Amino acid sequence: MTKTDPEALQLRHKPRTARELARLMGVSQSAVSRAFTPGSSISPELRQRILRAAEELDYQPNAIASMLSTRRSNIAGIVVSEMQNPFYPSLIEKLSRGLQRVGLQSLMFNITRGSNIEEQLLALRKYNVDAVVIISATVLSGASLRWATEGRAAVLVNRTIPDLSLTSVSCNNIEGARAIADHFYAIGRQRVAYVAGLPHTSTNLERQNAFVTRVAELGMRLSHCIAGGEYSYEAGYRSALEIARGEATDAVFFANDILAAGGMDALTEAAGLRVPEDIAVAGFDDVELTRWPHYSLTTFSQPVDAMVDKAVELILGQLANPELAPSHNPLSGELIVRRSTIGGNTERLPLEPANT
Amino acid sequence: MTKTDPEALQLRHKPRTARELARLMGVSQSAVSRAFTPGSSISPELRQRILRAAEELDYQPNAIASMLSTRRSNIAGIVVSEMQNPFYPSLIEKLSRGLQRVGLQSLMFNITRGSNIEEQLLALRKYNVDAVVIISATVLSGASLRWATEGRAAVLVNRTIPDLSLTSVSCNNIEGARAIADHFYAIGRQRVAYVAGLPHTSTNLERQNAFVTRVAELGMRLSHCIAGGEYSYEAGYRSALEIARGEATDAVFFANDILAAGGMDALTEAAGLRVPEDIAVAGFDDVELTRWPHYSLTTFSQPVDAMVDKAVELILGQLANPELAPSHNPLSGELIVRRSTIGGNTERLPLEPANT
DNA sequence: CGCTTGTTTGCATCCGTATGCAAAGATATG
DNA sequence: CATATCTTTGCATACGGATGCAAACAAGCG
Repeated sequence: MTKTDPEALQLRHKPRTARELARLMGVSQSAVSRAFTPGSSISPELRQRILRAAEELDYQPNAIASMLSTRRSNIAGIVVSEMQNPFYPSLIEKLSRGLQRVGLQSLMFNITRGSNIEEQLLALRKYNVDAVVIISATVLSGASLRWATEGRAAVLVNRTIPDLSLTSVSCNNIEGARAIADHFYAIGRQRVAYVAGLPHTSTNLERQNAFVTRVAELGMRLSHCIAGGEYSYEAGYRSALEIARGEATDAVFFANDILAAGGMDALTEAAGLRVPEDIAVAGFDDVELTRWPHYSLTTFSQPVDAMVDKAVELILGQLANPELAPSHNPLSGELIVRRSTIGGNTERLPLEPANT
Repeated sequence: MTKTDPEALQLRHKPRTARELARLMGVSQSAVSRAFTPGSSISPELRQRILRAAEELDYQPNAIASMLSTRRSNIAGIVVSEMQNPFYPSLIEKLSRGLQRVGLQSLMFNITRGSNIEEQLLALRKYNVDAVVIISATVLSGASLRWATEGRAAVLVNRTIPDLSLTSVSCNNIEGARAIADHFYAIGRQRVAYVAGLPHTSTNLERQNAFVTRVAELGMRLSHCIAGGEYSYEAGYRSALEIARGEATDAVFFANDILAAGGMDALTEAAGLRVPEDIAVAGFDDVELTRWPHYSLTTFSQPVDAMVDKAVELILGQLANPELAPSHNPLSGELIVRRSTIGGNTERLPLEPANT
């Protein structure tokens, strides 16, 4: 037994590989590897000795080499676009933390109009990510999605693919849109409008269909159904002006909060209407600005934490069993009623605490 | 010469390694490797033949293996926090695109109160990132920064370390704060206030010092200098209320736009003041909401594109020459004057186009 | 034509870790 | 105490691509 004196170790240069550390300690490289591999066959004593020496000498296993050996990268690719919508940064942050908790580092892939999508998806495969989380509502066709995710765990978050070929997690948009319609009805509105976001996205389609359907069921009149075209303040602003100029309307459901913010400003400041007295406004997502006193926006809160947990769970499931059948997983959200639909004391201007 | 019939290739199973592809084509594995390595010694004909076959057969070099071989990961770690400030998502997006343009994939490391910072920094080293970009204004001490970036290219963006031990790129906060002070002076304000963001951050300190100094130089009175405590809407809101209750003030410089937004809402809606007639408001960053008609906020625009370009350039420089001395690189921004300081036609409510 | 110089190509080996297998050691059983 | 069983350790090799070196080949020159 070559029990090496710790003092002596200090003197030599830092070991950069398991082999070097092993030589210094008089053990085999396998032992070092096993010390760092939970559940591998090694005695607790030796493991402790190695780990302590490793810490002492500032040695860390080379993740790249270990990826090559195990053919597991422990990396999850997060495919993102529309970072300008504040809903996403917080989702991504939570997601990346959730993935980290189960040992997956997040590699971000920004898909934008400017970037070369093909190349991005190629990178996804080149880097051998074990899992892919797709948050981008847009841009990617089902076919390229399937290609990009072929042979690895994959989850769509906040979007779905109708044919159920890929697992998805989302807020229950249908429930949400119905809740908004019900709320409009409950506060006595009769002529309601919908302002759409990005066309052809599942979020938008689900919200629109559910809302329109529910509005009809409740016997309210759908005065406008406007294609905002994108989820932006400007689109909301423009759409609201259109509504203000057109058929009388006493409540508007914007497909998300950013649209609603733009819409509200247009209605109050450009069109001179009072919210909610003349016209009620609701959004979707419950991003931070909905809590700002100026907006105090009624909205449907996406269960972000639950969505993240579910997404991580689904990924772990797929990693454990690659044959797992895809599933859609809509999660319940919550209607948050604020002054933009029910009015209230504007004097006190309660400043709601953040809930991050 | 074993010129293989393309048709025949089709029949076999897809090659997953260079060796397999090589065998299929009757060339050596080295040849395949060289075909994918720009500047390596291989005839144009053979390279073409191999690349075409690779495309045909959907073969791609394994990035992990190549990292191990070359000890270059072609990955840049981006250390981030405060994603809730909309300034950062857009910066990150541009940065990640800029890095991609030079062949670096971005690996995101979220540093937040909740997450285990040590572990994150460890991961930075484990994954052998070639370069580190640190955007997080907070949390990290100079010592841990140096440890995390030891032996690799590193750039701080939007923060600096006084001792010049790490290269940094930032907006020229001093120029910006002076410009705001000059502007307040130019529009005839005399009693001005400063609302700070995160204490101890270089952004905040530079802006505060420069502003306070310039205010004195111009003979204006600094009526308040409030510690907002963080860069948030709430902090701005609270600070503004304090100002409204305290010594008379006719202009406020908030350390960033989010603070300013909260402050403006507090001043107009809670304190009943008119902006800019009673009190002018300015922010810093030029995030999207400054263009919203409701805010139309005078601000100092950070040269994000230039900062990204510079950061990428500095990283390339360090990669080419690891001995490169660290440098600070403040870049000039631009004062953007809007209604929050000069007033103007509120009727037309011009909706400025986005400039992304 | 013989020799030099330059270009292509393949061979062999290395990058740093993981792991199947067998040897060695420890513990239990009869 | 000998043998069977289980645990711990080391050896050897694989993961997939990069690259120094030498062989093979082509071109240039006197």
